[in-house]
Amino acid sequence: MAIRVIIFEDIELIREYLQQIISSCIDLRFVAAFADARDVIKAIESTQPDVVLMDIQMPGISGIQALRMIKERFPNVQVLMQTVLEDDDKIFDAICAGASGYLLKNTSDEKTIEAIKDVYEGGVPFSPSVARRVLDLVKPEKKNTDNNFDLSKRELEILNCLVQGMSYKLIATACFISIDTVKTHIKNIYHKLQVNSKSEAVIKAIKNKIT
Amino acid sequence: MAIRVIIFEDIELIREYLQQIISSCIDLRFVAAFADARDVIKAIESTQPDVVLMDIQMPGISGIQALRMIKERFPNVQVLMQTVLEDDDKIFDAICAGASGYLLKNTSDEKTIEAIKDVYEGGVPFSPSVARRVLDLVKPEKKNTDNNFDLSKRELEILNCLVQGMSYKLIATACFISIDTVKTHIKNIYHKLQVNSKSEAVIKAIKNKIT
DNA sequence: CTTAATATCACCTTTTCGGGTGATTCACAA
DNA sequence: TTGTGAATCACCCGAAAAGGTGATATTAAG
Repeated sequence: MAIRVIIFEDIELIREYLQQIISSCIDLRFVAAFADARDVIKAIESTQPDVVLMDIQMPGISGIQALRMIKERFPNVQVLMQTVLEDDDKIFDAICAGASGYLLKNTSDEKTIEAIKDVYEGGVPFSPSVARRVLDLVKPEKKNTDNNFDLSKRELEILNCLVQGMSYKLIATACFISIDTVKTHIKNIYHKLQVNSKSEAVIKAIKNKIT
Repeated sequence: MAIRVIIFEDIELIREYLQQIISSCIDLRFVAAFADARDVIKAIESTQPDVVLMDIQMPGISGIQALRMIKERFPNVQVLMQTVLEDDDKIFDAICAGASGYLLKNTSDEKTIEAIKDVYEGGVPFSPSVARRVLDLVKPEKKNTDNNFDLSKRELEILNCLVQGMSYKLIATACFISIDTVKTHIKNIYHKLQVNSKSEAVIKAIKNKIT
């Protein structure tokens, strides 16, 4: 059975072009095209698509908003985002909103068709440059490892207490030591982290993921 | 010119199978295969590959370590990771280490060839299920939005100062207001955030990404 | 065995914070 | 017009935190 495809795209030329591409493929079935996403829910209900081709920049409701609405009510409908710009934030928003794929508009006809089939089969097609950006978004997370600042076991323990928001007194009882000892440890922690207040230490600990 | 490909794979059967797949394609040129990654740098130097097919689990040096070493000295060499397991951590590590793609071993011959060509051209091929996982890794980041806790403009400004690790006095001079005003604002912030110390406020601000 | 690092505790001082109360100005909305 | 919320400032008090000095016990490494 052919994959049912609908299009949201405000520019008539592109809309008709996409329609042609889809119609030319035997495995795909062009069902409808819309110039804006105002009645996106109604449109989905009446056309029952398998895959939606969605332009990101549209008048009225943005493609990402529309995507969100679609995913909320029809989580099984696969949405393939299309854009001319490679805007990191937009890409990120689209992914968070549940986009099944992200194509740049310079994608070739064959690749576009392939991408539609791909999302239908559970794939996640991304234009190469977009995929790179996504990876770059993920990467930075795990960079700051092995930043222990030479903290001892006890110091790490106490620093963790600080990150929980605990006061000196609380830490003392939690660690079964006197409050003066807590102070001493914290002083040493401050020296090692090169800070001089509780909140600075907390900030540094969180940002450097010290555990 | 054919794309030069080398293989790191400890299992002989798979190694030879991959070699066959690559050799069968006119656009690819099988150059060498290695059963382990101990001399990975030497191997790259002597074979000058465009694309490396790297198994993740190998005796001695792991594929991810090898990947890291390759990327450090030969950042232009594209490395395509292969694995049987879809282990989130491994996937994540591989991405952070600079993998250009990530294939599961049940990938078809044609898809494998396509993936090799794809990385060579700057693409980022991922097996569908791996791509989904990558997206899931990215997603959670932007969940906590619209958590402004009804903070006013000024309060947000001052909270940001707190997150910078500033003392009341510093904030006062930075914002051109008296220290007592700073205090008042911070008291109000504490009420709204339901905390009662600077570090708690800082923690809550960072974790909820209040800006 | 000796040294260095770690962990423990005590005492002291000054500064910063947290909490409370109260007041004025301004702008925007009911 | 009368609130209401935001922003501003002041004063007070006690608790918490920061910073310094010094001391002791244990342990691990040289």
